[in-house]
Formats: sequence, C-alpha cells, structure tokens
Amino acid sequence: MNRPIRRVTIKQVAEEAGVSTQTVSRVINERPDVAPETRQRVKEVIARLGYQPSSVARSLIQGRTRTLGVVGYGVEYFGPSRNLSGIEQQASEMGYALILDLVRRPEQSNVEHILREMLARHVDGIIWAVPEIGGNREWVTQAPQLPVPLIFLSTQPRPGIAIANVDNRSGGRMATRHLIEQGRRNIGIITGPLSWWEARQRQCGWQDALENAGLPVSEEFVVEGDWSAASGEQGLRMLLERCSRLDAVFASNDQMALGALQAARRAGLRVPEDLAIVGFDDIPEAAYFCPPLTTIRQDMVELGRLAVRELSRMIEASLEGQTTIEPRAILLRPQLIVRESTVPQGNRTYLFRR
Amino acid sequence: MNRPIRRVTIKQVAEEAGVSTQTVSRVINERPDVAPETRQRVKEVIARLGYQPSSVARSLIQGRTRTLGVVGYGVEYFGPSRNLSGIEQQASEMGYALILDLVRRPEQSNVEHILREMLARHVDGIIWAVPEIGGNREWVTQAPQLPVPLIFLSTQPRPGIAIANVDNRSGGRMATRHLIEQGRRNIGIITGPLSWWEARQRQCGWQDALENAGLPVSEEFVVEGDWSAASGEQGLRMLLERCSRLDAVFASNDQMALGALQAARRAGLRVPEDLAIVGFDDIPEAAYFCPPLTTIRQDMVELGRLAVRELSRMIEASLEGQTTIEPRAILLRPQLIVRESTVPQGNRTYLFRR
DNA sequence: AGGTATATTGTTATCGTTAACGGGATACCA
DNA sequence: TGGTATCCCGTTAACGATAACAATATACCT
Repeated sequence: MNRPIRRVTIKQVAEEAGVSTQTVSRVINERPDVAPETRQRVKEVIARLGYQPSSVARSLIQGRTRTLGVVGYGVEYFGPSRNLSGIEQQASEMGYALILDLVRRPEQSNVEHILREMLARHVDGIIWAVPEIGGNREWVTQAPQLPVPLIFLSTQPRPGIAIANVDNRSGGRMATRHLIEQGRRNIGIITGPLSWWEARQRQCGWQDALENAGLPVSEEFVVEGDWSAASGEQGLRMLLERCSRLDAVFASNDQMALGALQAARRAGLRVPEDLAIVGFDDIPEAAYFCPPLTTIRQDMVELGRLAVRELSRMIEASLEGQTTIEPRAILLRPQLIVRESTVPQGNRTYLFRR
Repeated sequence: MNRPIRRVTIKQVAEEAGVSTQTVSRVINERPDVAPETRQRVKEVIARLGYQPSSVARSLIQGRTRTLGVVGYGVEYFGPSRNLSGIEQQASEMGYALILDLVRRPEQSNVEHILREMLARHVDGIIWAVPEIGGNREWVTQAPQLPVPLIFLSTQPRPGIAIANVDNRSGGRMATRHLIEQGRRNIGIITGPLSWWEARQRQCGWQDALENAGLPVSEEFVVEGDWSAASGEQGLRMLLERCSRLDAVFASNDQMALGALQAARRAGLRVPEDLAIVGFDDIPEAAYFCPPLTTIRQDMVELGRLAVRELSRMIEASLEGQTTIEPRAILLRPQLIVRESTVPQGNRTYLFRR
C-alpha cells in the first residue's frame, strides 16, 4: 500500500504556476479579477497535480464549515431512516455535508456532550432528530443560546423554537375516523410507549375522533405497546380479553399492527370482517401483510428535506446578523392508505366513494 | 433569538487566566509540565467561559481530523441501516466522528466527486458501503493510491484491498441445504438483481447446495427479482407456472419471501406443507409473517463495527508510516433461523435435532 | 503632461490551535 | 563557584486557506 506522502496544497500549485497563493485562491473561487491566460495556466496546474482545496483551512478563516450536525435515533427503523435519507438528499443538494451522531438511549442521552462535540467541529447548524421521551428535551429552553441554529424533528412545538413534525394527532384522527366510517363502534387502540410524545399525540387523535363521533372513550380500550410486533400481538390479546365486542383496533405503528394481525388470526377472527385493523407508517411490507394493511402514511423523506431547508434559512439569516427571524413550526399532514385490513375485498368500490 | 456573537477561543482563555495560549493548550491536552496551581486556574477559566477547543484548528495543524467518511446506500433498508448503526457505534466509541454521504443511484454514482469531497474534508479514512453493481467498482484499483485508507463493505474481495463482508454464498448454501434436509427436491430460487454481486453470491450458494446433494440445477428454477415484495410475488407466480412440482423456494431476501408467501396463499398452496419458503436477512417482521419465516440472519451491526476497527488499524499504521501492513478481508458467517415457513408446526422438535 | 479609473497581481495579517524551541528560575551536585 | 538537570512557561512559526490592503501596469480622459 503506497500512499502519496502529503496532500497537494495551494502553495505548491502557486509555485508550480509561478503565481502567488492568492491568485490561485482567486482562480479556485472563480473571482473575476484574474487574467484569462493566468487563470488557464493555474487551472492546468490544479488539474495536473490533482489539487483539492482543504475545506478545513477554509472553514477556519471563513468561520463556516458548510456542515450540518445530525443527531438521530433509530435509523434501523423505517421512519427515522427515511428521515435521514431526506435530510442527506437536501443537504447534499444545498452543498452541506453531514456529521452524524446516533443516540442509542434516547431517554437519557448526554445532550451536553453531544452538543459540545458538534460545536467543536463547527457545524453551521444542528438537526435534533431524537424522539421526545419523558423529560429528555427539557434542555430545549437553552437551545436559543447556542451559537448555531438548531431545529427539532418530531418533538412538541414550543414558541421560539424551530421544529418540523408530522401531524401525528391528525394521523390518529384519520385512522380512527376511517374505522368509524366503516361502521365500527368499539374501537381499541394499541399505543406506543406513552412516555413518547408522538405516541401520546396519536392517542389524542384516536380520542378526538371518538369524541367527535359521540362514541365513548374508555380506558378499557387502551393498551400500551412498545412499537414491537410482539407487543402488538400481546396488546390485541389483552384487548380481546377485556372486551369481547371489540370490532376494530388502531395500532400506533405497522409493526404492532402486524403483531395484532397474528393475534387475530390465532384467536380465529377474520380481518376485516370480525375485526378491522389500522396501522401507522406505511412500511413497504404493509401492502403485503395478510391481509394487506390499511395504514397512515407519513412522508418522512419530505420532512427531512423541509427541516434542512428551514435550517439553512436560519443559518443564512444568522450569518447576515439578522436577529429578527422567527423560527417556524413545520407541520406535515399524513395520509390515509386504505387496504383490506379494514375494507373487505368485495367492497373495494368504497375507495372511490367520494 | 439571541446568539453569542462569537465563540470563546484559546486566546481569551489565556488572557483571562494571565498565561500564554501555549500553557492553556498544555492544560487542555493534559501535558505534565504545568504547575498545579496554574493548571487549576486555567481549568477554572475554561469552565467559566465554557471554552471548547476548535477541532477544526486542531485538525489543521495535526493533520488528522478523527473523522471517518462513510459512503452508503439504502439506509431505508434493514441491512444497510443496521450496518450504519454498527459503524456509528464503533466509531463513536473510538472517538471518531462520521461524515455521511448517501448515494442514490449506486450503479452510476460519481465516485470521483464523492472521494474529492471526502478528502477535502480531511477524513482520516473512508468506509465504502455501496453495493457492487455492474461495473460500479472498477475504480477499486485506484483505491491504494488514495491518501487515506479505505475499506469496502459487501463487495467482491480483491487482493491488496481491505474488505468486510457477510458470507452471502455460505448463507445461500445454508438456506438451500436446510430445504433439502426437509426432504424438498424441487427447489426454486428468486434471486436479487443479478447485476448485484451479493445477489449472485446467494445464487451460487443455492447452486452449491443443490450440486452437493446431487440434485439437478436448472435454469427453469431461477427467477430474477428486484428485492421488492412485488417482485417476490410475481417471481413465485412465474416459478409455479413453469414447474408444477415445485416444493420449495429460496427467496434472496425477506421482502421477496413476503411477496412469495402472498403468491402462495393466492395460489391456494399451504406453506410449508405444499411449498416451503426461506428468506434472507431476518428482518424483525419476519417472525410475524404468516407463517413465520425461516430465514438467514446476518449480523450487519457487527459487520459495521468490525469494519471500523479494521479501518482504524489501517489509519494508525498509516500514521506511523508503516507501509508493510496488508489489508485484511473480513468474512462474517450468517446464521440459519428456522421458523414455520419450512417446518410444520407439529414438527417443531426438529429444531433441536442435533 | 498629469490625473484618474481599471485590471491584475502580490503582501501581510488572520482564523484557532499546536510543534519546536528557548529561556529563566530553582535545585542539586562536584 | 560553576555546571547540569529539571520545572515551568513564553515566543515564534506553522498548518492551508482567504480577507484586506497595497502596488503595479495599462488605458483613458482632460
């Protein structure tokens, strides 16, 4: 393995081309005040030596790295990974690189340490994409004091703080309203862990829909899961024990819905005839569940893209010394995807009802 | 939004503590030659001002950023996302930050551009985790000429190049041998896209197992999918048309196996009695398929961790000016997970046969 | 001719940090 | 007393680039 001993620097290019480093710099940055033939000569040398400006040195003097810090959780899950993908796409299109930090225990991560690390690397802005669990976001009040802008993803809005969310509550409402429209009256919910803000939001949506329809909201219909298929299976078993007239369930994610499907099958219930099931997320597999799963799709890629655009806007404003800019709250509406776990195959025309 | 105008620098700390910047630097880096009370005083100032050394400036002079470049593909899929997770864990434990670049079209990504970008940011090493598709890795011969070490993930081994793989061929063999041991004799395969090296490896494993068992290997039994559930569904339909005595299928990933399960159901076949199905990956949902899916588990997290450790070893060697270090090829064996898609529920004892 | 504008290039300082070296003070030894 | 070692700290230069300014040459105008 033979490596070039050192990188090529601007100095070497300057020497080789017989000009000053400043002139080379001007060529690199496409400044106008360079004679055409000089520019040409320098460009040739750059190409010949394979010179690449050091963005580290550049960052130092310009006070900006064109780097965003991303603090994420759960890339192995569908939503967060799509989210990261969207962030990367938009960042890359806007000329930003990403520094990635994945948190393993979102409920007790060392915020202080992570932020210091990011700031030491002079990121221009930070995307905080860790779910809000228990009190793990109490430090939010300090966010405006950070030397760089920060945007939160999927956390509770708060005045003066930039944020981008999918409207989980509205999603829960849509899922539940759909079940009601199918004539269901005893609608249970398998929630996510209730320490999660998003899980509570989805539950609120479920409750909204029931109340709007004048249906009773009972504790009896609520079971708390942990997002896993196993917990969905167990959750449905518990609901069925408690309430034999249960005719529908809103599972707060597709994995739990999958578990619930299995529990229904084992209990000898037909889906959707005896029991309708709605999920949340629309993972790619959902269309191939048995039966295919009705669910709520959220565009996490777009959410990531929007977050980067908003953060970039904040960065620009901050660089120009503007202090008047008010952080926005972005809210993305999810979408109901109807499949056979709520509507019997024969009734497919329902889909086109309106 | 009021931000601190500027960051605290070492100069301010030095001034405030009445020492030179060099002394502050010595305190930060825990050098021995500082008087205890001076050290104490400086530390207090650091704490009071909330000073954090700039790793940008540090990188510039030390010629090392403690940063790894990760070029990845498909974080929205299970394997790659776990892989990234493992990389991040190990890197973080070893004090490296990650710069992430996600490629969207792995078969025609701009390698040159990506590498230049990474090198401009002075990464200490690069992890290339983009699947090998068609000729998209022909540039591999230039890898040893890069100024920093590079390790490939999930690509064809090559002497002189560091690499870390799951043994896909062995996985394909295990899956197929398991089917043979179940008494199956007409075993089809739904492959991944055959432009993918990994897909071909899995197919080779299937062929190995058939040949070892003295079973005929026929083109008729091969259908090419595209990793999606839809292609798995269509794939099985085609296999069934071609060959009515088909009694088992190896689907080269779990999504395609899911599609195949649906196709089998629609064709009125019982799984596993009429048709046994094996997948590949062991996604978390696989255990909740209908029936639960036998599959090949690969530890992508561990693969990521190993890659980082190996890369770190190469970086250290490179920094010490060693040229003798020979890049290793890491090969991780996958594992067969037996579930009900190949073994009828009553026969569960099979699991403990040996 | 002299003055002013414009085009092109170079010089010096700077970003925040550390490497390399030097120098003063003290202690210890012959 | 002088020499040497050790401790502690400061000065200068450097990393690789750009900002700010200065300088030169040329062109153009009055």
